[in-house]
Amino acid sequence: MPSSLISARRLAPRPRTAVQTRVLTTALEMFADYGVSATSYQMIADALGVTKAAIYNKFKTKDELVLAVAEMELARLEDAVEEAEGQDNSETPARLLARVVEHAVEHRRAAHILQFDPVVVRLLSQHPPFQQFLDRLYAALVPGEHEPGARVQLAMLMSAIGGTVTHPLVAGLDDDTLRSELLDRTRQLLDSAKRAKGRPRARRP
Amino acid sequence: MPSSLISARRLAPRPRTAVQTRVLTTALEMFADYGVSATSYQMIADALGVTKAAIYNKFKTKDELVLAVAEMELARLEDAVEEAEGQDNSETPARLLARVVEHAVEHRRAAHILQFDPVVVRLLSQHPPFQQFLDRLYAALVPGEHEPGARVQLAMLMSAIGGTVTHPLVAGLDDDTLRSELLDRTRQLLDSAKRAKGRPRARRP
DNA sequence: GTCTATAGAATGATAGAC
DNA sequence: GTCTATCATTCTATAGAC
Repeated sequence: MPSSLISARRLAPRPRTAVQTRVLTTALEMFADYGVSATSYQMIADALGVTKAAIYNKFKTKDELVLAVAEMELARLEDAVEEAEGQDNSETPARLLARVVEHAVEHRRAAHILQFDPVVVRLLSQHPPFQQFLDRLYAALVPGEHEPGARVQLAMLMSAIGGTVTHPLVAGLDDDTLRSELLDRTRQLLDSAKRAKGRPRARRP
Repeated sequence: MPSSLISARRLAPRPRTAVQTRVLTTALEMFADYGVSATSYQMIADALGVTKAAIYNKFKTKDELVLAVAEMELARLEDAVEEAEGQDNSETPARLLARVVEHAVEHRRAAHILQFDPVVVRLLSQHPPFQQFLDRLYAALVPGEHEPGARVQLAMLMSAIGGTVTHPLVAGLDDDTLRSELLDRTRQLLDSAKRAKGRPRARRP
């Protein structure tokens, strides 16, 4: 597997000014609070203490703003994926999983929005670079062909990580506890496939 | 545990006319497609071939409409929870889990919205009957006190179920395959707690 | 119950002064 | 780069005729 070719496709590496980053961070907070669709330029501008025209000067449309937020957060995972593609031994998936979980716990709200906000999901599904990045992430997490069982496994992993970190039940848990527990149980999910691969599932009903 | 007392609190049992149900079903479809916040009365009315005033006659506010949709879908799980509360033996959680998974697979889009749409989540969190119902569901799935480990486990279970059924990776899977795979792996998640309970997690860092 | 019509507010987005 | 001001559109919600 020529990792140099794969690594070549980077996720939009365009740099941001400090002011732009402040807008993106504030927008992310409000997206998490109200959902993307219910968050207006006016609300973000008020939170920043500027007018919405000032924000339009930096992000010409709402889609562009949302994509920039998504890009900023997904980019944090890119190093982890590239590292995984560079190694490619039997412990690679577990190490990548740990980094994904860590990222999700540290950026709980962002992880949730990226996975579940209807607007973000629709936008990302329409942008090939994001889809390609997700494909790389999936391939590094669960190598090999993706038969139905592996697809369910991957979908469960991603949903469990993105959904758990903002679930009301864990709102009171500190990051260390949450990361430790979440990592333990997602590891089980990741390992279960290898065991189930050879033998036809035989469970007494 | 006096199950008769618990069963007494029912989730808003108010009946709906056929026309109301048609509105709720259409609304649910559009909520799934665009998100609740981005779905307007106008859009629902157009999809139904009526005017929005006709819908306002049945649901006086958008919040009321959203709550009615959520209520309609959550009510489908109520029988399963009551049955679980009535039995209360060691196999009860697994049986309840099976019914939750079945429901989620059969109503993929509804399950996803109930768990993740920002508007729905906010509304449900403000309505005690829904929270009480969720508490009952959680208690029946994982009996006993809910220390951090159990909370993460429950959050993962619910997130994995609600998130997986609409995940792009499983969009092509038929209901039977998805249910079977999802049930297998959620059972592992449910069982893992019992094993982890006695021993203090000792993993080499 | 459903329609037409509309009120009043907010939205995304732009023009032009400073 | 940020402001004021505005446009066209859409939104939730209501009034009143049929």
